[in-house]
Amino acid sequence: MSVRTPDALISTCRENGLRATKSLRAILDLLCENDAPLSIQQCAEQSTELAAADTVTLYRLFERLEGVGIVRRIGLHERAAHYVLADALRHRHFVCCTRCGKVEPLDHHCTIGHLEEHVAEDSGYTNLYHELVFYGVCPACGRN
Amino acid sequence: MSVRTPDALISTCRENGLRATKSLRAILDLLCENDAPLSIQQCAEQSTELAAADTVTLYRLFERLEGVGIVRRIGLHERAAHYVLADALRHRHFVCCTRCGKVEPLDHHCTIGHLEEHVAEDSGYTNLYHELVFYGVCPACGRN
DNA sequence: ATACCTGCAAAGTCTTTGCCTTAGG
DNA sequence: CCTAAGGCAAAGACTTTGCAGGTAT
Repeated sequence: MSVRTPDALISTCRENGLRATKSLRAILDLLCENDAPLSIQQCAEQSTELAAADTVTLYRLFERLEGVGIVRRIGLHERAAHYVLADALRHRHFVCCTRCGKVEPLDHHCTIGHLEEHVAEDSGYTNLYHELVFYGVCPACGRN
Repeated sequence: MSVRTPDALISTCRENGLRATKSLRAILDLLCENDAPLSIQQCAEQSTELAAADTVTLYRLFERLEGVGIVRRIGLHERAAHYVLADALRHRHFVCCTRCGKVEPLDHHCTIGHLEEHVAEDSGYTNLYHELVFYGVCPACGRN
């Protein structure tokens, strides 16, 4: 669907009144490189730029990005919220290890899309999107 | 699959060393009556018995029930965790309103089950189960 | 210059842990 | 009786809010 380069996303942000700060760029770069959802803490671990920023700032940035529709907050079982590019979520599903918490993207094709129409009809809900996550024990944890 | 009456579940609990306390019965009764996932707070609101119990007790009860495999904790977008009968989750999916947070069960047939085999092969994960949630704006919220 | 953004401090919500008492089997 | 479960207090993790000063446009 839409473009997913950091630059294109920055443009969208600016069109929506957000300012192109260093932290914003850093977050978008990180999200574009990562297929799997990231928590705020993981973001800080994976980017010096973001590690230097106040946690509160990261929360607020994701809040804005979610408002603009660029990222989606997803509810994995861990305590902390995780964020993914909204775009990625549309085409992709994840496996999450119930022991170590690792989250990996699956590359099978999304066959749920067409279900959304039925769900919309049956439930009367609008603006639907879905979230499909598989939970299990990853190979590494299974060996122990 | 398995039986889902409170009594049957109590038996499973006892086989696993749990004691049949009032709170345990109350939780199982509540879960059996409810198709949708419930948070700890909702449990307390919907049962005088559970409202009287300490919140910590409810956390611990759900922890045990999860350990025994009777309930599953699911990560909706709200801050608080929600719990459903593991059995219900296997056959059922939900719609969740992004505005008011309402969660409703869908009655379409689960077509994901067979995907689990593929996922298992591709990813090497074992003991797979899945969680499919649709998010959107419910009819009531849509009118405002 | 103006509006948005950041950092810092503090409060809020959800969850977990420890210890002692109570009660189920 | 023995051991799991409950209650109470306190700590911990994650998130939100308010305000003053800094920065992008």
